[in-house]
Amino acid sequence: MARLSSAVPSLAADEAGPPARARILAAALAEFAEQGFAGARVDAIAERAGINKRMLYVYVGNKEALWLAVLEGAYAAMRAEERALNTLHLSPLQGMEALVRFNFRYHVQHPEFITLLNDENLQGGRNVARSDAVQDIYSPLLALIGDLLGRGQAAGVFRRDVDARQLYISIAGLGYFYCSNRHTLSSIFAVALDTPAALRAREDHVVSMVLGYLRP
Amino acid sequence: MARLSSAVPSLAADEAGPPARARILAAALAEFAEQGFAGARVDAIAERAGINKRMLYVYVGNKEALWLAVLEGAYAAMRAEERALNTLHLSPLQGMEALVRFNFRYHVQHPEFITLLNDENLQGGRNVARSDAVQDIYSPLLALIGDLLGRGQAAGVFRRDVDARQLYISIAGLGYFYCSNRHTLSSIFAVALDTPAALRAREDHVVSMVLGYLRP
Amino acid sequence: MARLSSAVPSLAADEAGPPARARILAAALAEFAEQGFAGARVDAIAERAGINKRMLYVYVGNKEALWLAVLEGAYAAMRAEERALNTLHLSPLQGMEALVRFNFRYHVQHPEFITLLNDENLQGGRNVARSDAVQDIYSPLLALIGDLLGRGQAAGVFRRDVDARQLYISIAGLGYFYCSNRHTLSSIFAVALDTPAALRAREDHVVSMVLGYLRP
Amino acid sequence: MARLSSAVPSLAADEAGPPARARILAAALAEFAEQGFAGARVDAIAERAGINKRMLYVYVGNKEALWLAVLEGAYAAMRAEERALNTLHLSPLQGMEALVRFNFRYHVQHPEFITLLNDENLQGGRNVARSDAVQDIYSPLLALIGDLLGRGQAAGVFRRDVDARQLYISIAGLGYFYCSNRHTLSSIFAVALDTPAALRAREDHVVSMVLGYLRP
DNA sequence: TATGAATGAGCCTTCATTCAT
DNA sequence: AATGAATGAAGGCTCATTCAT
Repeated sequence: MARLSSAVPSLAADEAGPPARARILAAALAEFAEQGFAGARVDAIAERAGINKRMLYVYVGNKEALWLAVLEGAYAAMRAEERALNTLHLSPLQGMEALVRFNFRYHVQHPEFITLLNDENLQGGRNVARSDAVQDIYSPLLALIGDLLGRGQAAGVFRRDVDARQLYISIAGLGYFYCSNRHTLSSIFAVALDTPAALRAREDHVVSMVLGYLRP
Repeated sequence: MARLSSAVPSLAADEAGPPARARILAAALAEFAEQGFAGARVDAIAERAGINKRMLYVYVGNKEALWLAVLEGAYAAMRAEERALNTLHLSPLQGMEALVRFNFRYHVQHPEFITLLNDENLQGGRNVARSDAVQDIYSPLLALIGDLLGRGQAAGVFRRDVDARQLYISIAGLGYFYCSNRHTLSSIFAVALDTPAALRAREDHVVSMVLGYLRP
Repeated sequence: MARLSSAVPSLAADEAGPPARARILAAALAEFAEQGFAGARVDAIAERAGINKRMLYVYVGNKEALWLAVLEGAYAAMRAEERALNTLHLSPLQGMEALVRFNFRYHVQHPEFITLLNDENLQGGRNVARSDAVQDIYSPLLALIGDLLGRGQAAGVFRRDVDARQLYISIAGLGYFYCSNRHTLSSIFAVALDTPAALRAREDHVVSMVLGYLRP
Repeated sequence: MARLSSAVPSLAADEAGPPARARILAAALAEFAEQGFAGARVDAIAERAGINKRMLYVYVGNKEALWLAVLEGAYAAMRAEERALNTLHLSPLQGMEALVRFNFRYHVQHPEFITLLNDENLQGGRNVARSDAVQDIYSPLLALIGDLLGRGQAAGVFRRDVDARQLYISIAGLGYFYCSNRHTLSSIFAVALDTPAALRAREDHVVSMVLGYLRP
């Protein structure tokens, strides 16, 4: 992601903590996740980052560039974690379960990722569309799914008429919706959705949903 | 949805089109759906509605009240359509398929509903939590699901360990995510997701996912 | 004060309470006294009066005309009460004391009069200057003071070098300031100024101040 | 008046005139004095101060904070002048006369102070009540009056039954009312009240009123 | 005589951004 | 590499007033 031009202040941690640009991005991520793009305040980001507002423009450019950088960072972080997931040594069933659980937990642990995606889609996905960094990074999970599907079908434990990409979207959607809409769902059903018990129940349901569907 | 207090101008459609309050709500729905709450402009809403900005405050109150009214309206509209769906005369399998297809299509045809929910959840669901109108309206679909599950299980065509609410969330999520994130997904996969063919493929996938899972 | 042209709705009390114009003026008096001219709201006046806002413009004209009418009414009311005060049959000393006490109590009982005058002076007194009704109504008190001074000096109980108008302004000022600035004085001195005891003490002080000064 | 927090732009007078905050307060004082709180316009204050309107909110906060700051400044300025008045070396009679003349002239020369107080009282004195700066600053004049009264009574030149606070209020009121209501009084009496001659006459009257009253 | 509906200008406040050092 | 000061444009909301009936 070498995005830093030489005209930009070096990354040498000068006084304390991470370098300025990283602090800015972290602050922006937090602010954007809480308020959305339109609701986020540049002043708030600068304050969160503990820097002068002016530096924000030096390091990143403007609010929109900030959004793009944060979005790319969020995607990159997710892809990085996905890449760390290795199911190649697991049986198709065990591998698929691991993958589903991983995906669900990622959503639970990264609500800011969900918020960002929602807001980006609200904007018509125009930033993602313009981003070189995001566009050509294929989700590693998709490859894993393909591998697991192939092995499972060969072993006769998975049904045959399964589209990998559709399955990927389904796995993601089963967790995403639960997390994204947890506040409204919680209000309407008058149930807490973010207790450990509730999260475990949902995770198990998603697993049995996917595996149940995949039965031959 | 009789929301009109007597302190508000009458609804007598005098000259053209729907009465003022309805026009305002329609305009607000469009603006909010496109821009989100923070991004929406009251001026833009007034202009869309073809009324003086001042009237907006007479008829509804303020931006937040406008949001709440729009949100309640969106929920009410969905519930109304849901109520029109009748699967009681269908077999469990056919009924469940109909229900899934209905839900998927609703998401496709009402992207504004998705946007509203996303933004409401961004705000922590505080408006829904405060709304009398929304809070106690249970989704009719949930009742239908319960009925279908019961009949299907009795007939031996559905598995037994199924939680109706989890299933409802899953059915919704399978369509919601696809629609909500269509722009980013489309960018990343470099595929159009809103062509008739793609939509049909997705709908079929969701159906077979749900029914596949429900097999005993 | 017959200011009503024939083009204006008759004063016939139609349904209940005083006729509309009187209700409007009473409401305006209350609102202006509480908020001042700039702070007063025409809507609030209409609501207080229990009439449609439009009528306010029919009966009086506009906010400024309303102010003038209220101001004239306040002056007229004061003058009417002043006229009722008769000290001609009292001794100079008793008469002067009665006059001073009357004036003090009027201020206490009519805080709205004070507020109106303050605001009118804030505006440079331009309404009073334009008002036929106010301008030529001389304060009856001034005449009484002249009479009392003359009799008292003749009787040798009052000093001789007294200007009636200056004395009038002093008598008024001694009560006015206490009432007008009661909130700030009360804060600064940390004492309640509007208790019956405090008011009595002040009234007595003013009396002894005036009579003490008038001693030969 | 060291009211500047470190979060506020420095006072280094860079180009011309007093620093920004002082200019803002001066402009606000002028505007508030002319229009009252409700009638004052933030835009007008900014323009008078020769600054961008936005800075006003950076330096002071908002309209209400501006009012409070101006009010505190006005009190502080008056107290400062009062403190400079020294009557300890004067005889009771001379000292009392000096004090009365000083107070009268202060009102004449600071009509904005009167306007501020009137408007603050219109608001129920809520800002003064909240202000730490104003609340505990006792008027130095009151102490002087106490001293003069004591010495004068000991010397037998002042009457004995005098309440210092009542006398203070009276002295203030005798000048305040004349100044505060000069426009309406001038209209009603058809006399100019702000000519040097008229002011001198009034001042003399107030002096003889107070000293006349204080005779044993 | 009375009313509900409408309006344009203006108010206080805040925004993202840039200047000057 | 960094900062305090500044700015024009706009944002939500409210005002006094008038229209149409």
